[in-house]
Amino acid sequence: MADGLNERSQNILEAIVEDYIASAEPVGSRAISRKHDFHLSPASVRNVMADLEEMGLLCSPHTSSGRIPTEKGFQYYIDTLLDVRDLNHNEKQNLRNSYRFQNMRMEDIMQEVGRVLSGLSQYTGLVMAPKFISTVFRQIDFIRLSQGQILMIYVSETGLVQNKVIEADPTLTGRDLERISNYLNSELNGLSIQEVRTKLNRELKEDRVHYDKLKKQAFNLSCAALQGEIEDQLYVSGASLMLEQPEFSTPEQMKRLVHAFESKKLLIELLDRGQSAQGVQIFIGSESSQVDLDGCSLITSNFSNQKGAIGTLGVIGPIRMNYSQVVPIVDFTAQLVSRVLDREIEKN
Amino acid sequence: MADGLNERSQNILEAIVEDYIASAEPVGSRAISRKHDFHLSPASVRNVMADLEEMGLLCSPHTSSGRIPTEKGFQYYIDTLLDVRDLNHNEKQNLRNSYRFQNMRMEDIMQEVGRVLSGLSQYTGLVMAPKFISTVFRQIDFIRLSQGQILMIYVSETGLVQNKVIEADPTLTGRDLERISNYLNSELNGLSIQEVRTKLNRELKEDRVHYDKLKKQAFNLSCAALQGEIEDQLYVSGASLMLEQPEFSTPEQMKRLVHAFESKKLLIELLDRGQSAQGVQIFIGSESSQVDLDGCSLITSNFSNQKGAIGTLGVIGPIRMNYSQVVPIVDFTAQLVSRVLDREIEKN
DNA sequence: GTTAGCACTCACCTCCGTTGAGTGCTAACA
DNA sequence: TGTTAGCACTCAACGGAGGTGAGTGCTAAC
Repeated sequence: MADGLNERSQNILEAIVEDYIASAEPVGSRAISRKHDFHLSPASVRNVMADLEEMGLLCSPHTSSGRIPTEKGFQYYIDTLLDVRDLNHNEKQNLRNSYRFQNMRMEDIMQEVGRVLSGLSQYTGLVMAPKFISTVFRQIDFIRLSQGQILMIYVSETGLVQNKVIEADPTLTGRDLERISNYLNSELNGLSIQEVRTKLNRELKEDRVHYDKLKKQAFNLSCAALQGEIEDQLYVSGASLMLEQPEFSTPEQMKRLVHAFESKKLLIELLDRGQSAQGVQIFIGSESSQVDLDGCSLITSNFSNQKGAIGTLGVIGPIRMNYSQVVPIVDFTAQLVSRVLDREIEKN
Repeated sequence: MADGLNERSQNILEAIVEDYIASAEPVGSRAISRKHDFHLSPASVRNVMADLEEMGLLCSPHTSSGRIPTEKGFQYYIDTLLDVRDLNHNEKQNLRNSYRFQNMRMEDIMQEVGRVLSGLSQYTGLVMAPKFISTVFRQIDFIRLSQGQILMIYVSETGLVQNKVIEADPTLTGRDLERISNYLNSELNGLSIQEVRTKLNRELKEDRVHYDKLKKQAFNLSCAALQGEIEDQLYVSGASLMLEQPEFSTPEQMKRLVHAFESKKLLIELLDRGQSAQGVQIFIGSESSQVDLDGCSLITSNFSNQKGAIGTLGVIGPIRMNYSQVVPIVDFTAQLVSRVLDREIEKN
């Protein structure tokens, strides 16, 4: 057997992990020997358990209690034992029907996805909207707010609206701004923000730009507007469901969790880690290296439209999470959202 | 004495409420007699306490414990005993300096206000952005997303950006949309949404509109865009601070609170109640009639710019809240935010 | 290699006595 | 008549003692 675990040990480990996932209680040898038909006595199971403990896959909270899987145990379970079956046609259809995407703004779509993810999993749903930098330019607008303050409104190909206040030449008139945005809209349409930035930098270096007042103003303004980073948008749904989990039942744990969910930066950082990967990713417990998220696991998947705007969605739950149930949900939802983002363009 | 309370009773009630606010523990007669120089023995204080209990202003959790104020007791304290002193120049300046409003989008301003309110009060800050319906029209934009789906972007006088996806005649071209928004922008600029709606209804009734294709399309589109309600935006800051309060220290209380903060509808409903009032308002405990917010008090004030866009901000805390500290903060912050909203226009 | 038997451990529960803060009542006092 | 000292009483909170039961490790027999 690979990994030095024979089949019996694997079966027993799997049984323990799954019992623990279901009950959140330490699992005893007697329970394993009875509920699963390995035809082994509790004593034999105990021998195997002792081996698994030796290897760091199990531990017991105290001498006379059953075993619970360690993080390493969960990791092994996920890497080796977990079989994630695909959803069948019916399940996919049900999942599809759970979502209501008609006539929704990007924000609403994100929120709806979080709501459904959390509702189905009974854990907490996370959705990070496509990053500004990964979006494709569709339209930009400038509105004078006050002396020297201009409100920039940016719309991406997928309908993501972002705005920002920038300081600018106070002598610019509304008419100027209109001409500038018309110019930029024709120049930048269809380019990714990455490409936009490259273009801006290139053009600004060229001398002739400095002789064309309109271009010069346009590029200065769009630099201020499009160069800086725009804060990521994160939607957290069903945080209170996490508080129902027995591992977070003490006031201290609850405070810790609520704090983690409140300061979205931690979560965004965590979700960012998986942005380059494809398919479903699982982060276990201390891997997150966020003290406040100790004891949590994260199942994420990226979604993206054909033009490359990338967002991330996922579910955060206790390490003792029902992976085999949640992974397919996250996976299929990501595919669904990707298609939803694309459909809005395709139909154009 | 008014209300059937003589001065001594009032003094003792005030002392009890303030001790309880500071300690969150039942207050005993001995403590009152010692800490405050009423020159009364504990026994005399007990007599007064018994009277106050009789009147429903105090109660004791059990026979042999001190007294805590009832909701009615707090109400009396707030109505009659609480003296809210204005902030002095220094304090105002400090508060002003706590806020960073430069180059901020409306969302950022709201978030910043929540952050500071919660930071200063050590309770939870609430900010509800000006309601769509109370804003003044500045600009509208239409962007085709897909066959028959149009993204509407609305900007108010104060720079509040709201967007919405609407279904519309699929034959409309980008050129049409541009002409429509130009037309609407010149027609509606400076009108409140209320006025816009009245105007739309009036014009749609007139026959001649139906012979002008542009106008007809424009009004149809803006009806879809501006008639429906747009969801209120509520910002909740420092929810985890509430979990530090001893009255919410049990897991059940925490779950309840987190749930209340998560489903923002309850809070919005609550904040809406004070929208017509002026100055600081205080809602105590069960007045909220929200089970999930049992045990909470809310201090709110509206802010508005000169054109009438009204939002609400406030602090939610335990009933045992430090009213004399928080009320002036909420009050002055509301004034500050009102001025910030206006300045953005004045400088135009 | 497997299993029955057995002594042992330890979290959890319940019972119970102690402690101390605080009360209500009564009688004495100014 | 209002104030106060004294006193018996109440009750939450704390902590220790004993019982229970699920589960373990070890050993010896199969």
